[in-house]
Amino acid sequence: MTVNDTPIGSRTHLDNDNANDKPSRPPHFLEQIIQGDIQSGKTPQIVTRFPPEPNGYLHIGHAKSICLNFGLAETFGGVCNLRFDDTNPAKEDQEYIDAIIRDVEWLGFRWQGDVRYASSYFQQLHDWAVDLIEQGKAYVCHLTADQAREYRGTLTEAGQNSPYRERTIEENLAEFTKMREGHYDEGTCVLRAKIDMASPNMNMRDPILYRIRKQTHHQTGDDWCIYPTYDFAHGQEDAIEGITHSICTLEFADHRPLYEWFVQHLPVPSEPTQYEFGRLNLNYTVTSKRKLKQLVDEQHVDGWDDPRLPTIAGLRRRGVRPEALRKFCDMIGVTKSDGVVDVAMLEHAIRDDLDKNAPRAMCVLNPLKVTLTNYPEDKTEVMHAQGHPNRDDLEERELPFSREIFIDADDFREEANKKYKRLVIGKRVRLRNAYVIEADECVKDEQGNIVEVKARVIEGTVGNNPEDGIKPKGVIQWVDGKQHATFDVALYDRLFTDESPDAGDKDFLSLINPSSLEKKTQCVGEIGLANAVVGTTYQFEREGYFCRDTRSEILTFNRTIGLRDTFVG
RNA sequence: UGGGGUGUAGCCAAGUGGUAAGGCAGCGGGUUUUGAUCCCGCCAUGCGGAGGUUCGAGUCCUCCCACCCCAGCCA
Repeated sequence: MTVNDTPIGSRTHLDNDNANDKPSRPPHFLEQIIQGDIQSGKTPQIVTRFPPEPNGYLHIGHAKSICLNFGLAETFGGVCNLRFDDTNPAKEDQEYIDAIIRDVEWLGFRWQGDVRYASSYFQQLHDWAVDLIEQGKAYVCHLTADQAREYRGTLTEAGQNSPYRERTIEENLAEFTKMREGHYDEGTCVLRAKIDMASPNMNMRDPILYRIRKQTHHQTGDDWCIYPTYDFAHGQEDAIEGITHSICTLEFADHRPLYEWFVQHLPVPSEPTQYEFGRLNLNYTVTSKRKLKQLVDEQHVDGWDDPRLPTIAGLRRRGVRPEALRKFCDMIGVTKSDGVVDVAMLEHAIRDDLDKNAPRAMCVLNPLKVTLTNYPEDKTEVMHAQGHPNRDDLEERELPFSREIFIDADDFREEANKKYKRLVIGKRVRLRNAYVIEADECVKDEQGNIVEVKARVIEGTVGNNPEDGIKPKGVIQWVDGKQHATFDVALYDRLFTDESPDAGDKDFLSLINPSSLEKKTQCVGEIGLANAVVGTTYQFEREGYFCRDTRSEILTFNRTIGLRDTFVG
């Protein structure tokens, strides 16, 4: 006979209504500020934005920022823009834009209107630069980069005014035009704001507004050869879009006076306010874009979506669901202190989500044949298994059962102490969703390896305990010997053995965990797994959570994370 | 040594002058056909330190200490 081999867990709606069990949490400082701004009437509707530079893939730290910005808009009835801060064509690429859009969508957020680009405001930004020149508040400086550094002073000493600082407005206008028209080579001059070379805040020492980059831009092509700096662009972009709360990370706090200076001195259409929060630091992982790029470029990992990477794409390929990431971001909070979050917290969020939502299946990683000597050779019956132990909305599975089955080699021992709850010769074990069996003997090869176990089923124990009252101590998973799926499995572990591979001057490459990936072949699983759905993460009972890999040519499952294991002994 | 920021348990984090929430981790115990989940209990006489104000201080004041960020024509 054949059994129903429709893929298990194929329903598209796996979710319970997670919104209902969202625990209430005290509002964090940004929520308190916004609440006040709404109540006072200052910002009846808030507008936030997520402003990535397309120079790499998004990682879990960005997820925190995304959840914050989109989340704030969501909870306060506002909107959030997705804007690429693409002011540096030398480092950016369309590939990153596409990947970032995909990741934000996957996380489940929707932005207001179209995707925005800082580059679409280049003309306005240029005109405002001219405005500043006309106000006598900006000048073209021909100091070289090295000279400029010397003139800038140090943290404890004031800088010196540039010799070009007192050029006339007319001269500056003419020079800036020459810059824009390409008469100057890269690095020969810049446009600077005229603020205060003695400011204790380095950012106010005549910051650069425009620099020359004779590069083709991924959005604007060759329209421009001068590009605005972050400082000159960001606040004005926010003002153009009517952003009310411009949220960034702590390291930008001392840019705030400059952010405000531009908003004050330029005829911008709105006055956004910048707020800073502490970026996410996770132990045992790196989140610096430079290091992630190096891991990818030097092929220490299998691309930006390698399941061991903390990139959104990597977490997705690993089998983590967006709900888990959002839960994690909610758990860690938003403050101005820069702590290091324990990965155990991320792992908890992942397990918590998957436990509630992953359809169950049985899989045997290290197959060991078990022959049920008292079971007829030509008989096959169908066992029934729940899709999920606490949910009846997930499809029930039908499991063929016959004389020969596979169990995991780790689940059998010739002899063992009382703590071992699996199969032992002379003892009984429950086959999950099937019979209780008792082992009689095992067969070994010339090397002494156990290659087969001979056991007996105890009659009448499907759904019941043995009539003789001798109950098995444990339950193990199994797979039918005839009808099953065969596949490879990739067991992932943390990429770094060191708690802080990202710290200062460490040679992070030398801290890579040599066993962060263990590949297994010839694993067997219940027949439905042959048609496993990409994008669904299953729980392989007693083993952990697994999802079908998106890249492998042969059927392969990636281990998202193991089950919590509190077994001691 | 200039400026900006932060210090509450092993980790994250509430607390907004009235006597230290919650989560993670850990440790006990219960349920269980997943050594999972779930449930129950334990886990800061203490809030970076020292003074001070107050009937009362994690919250206010003073001084001190530690850590993070800033001297890119990166963001």
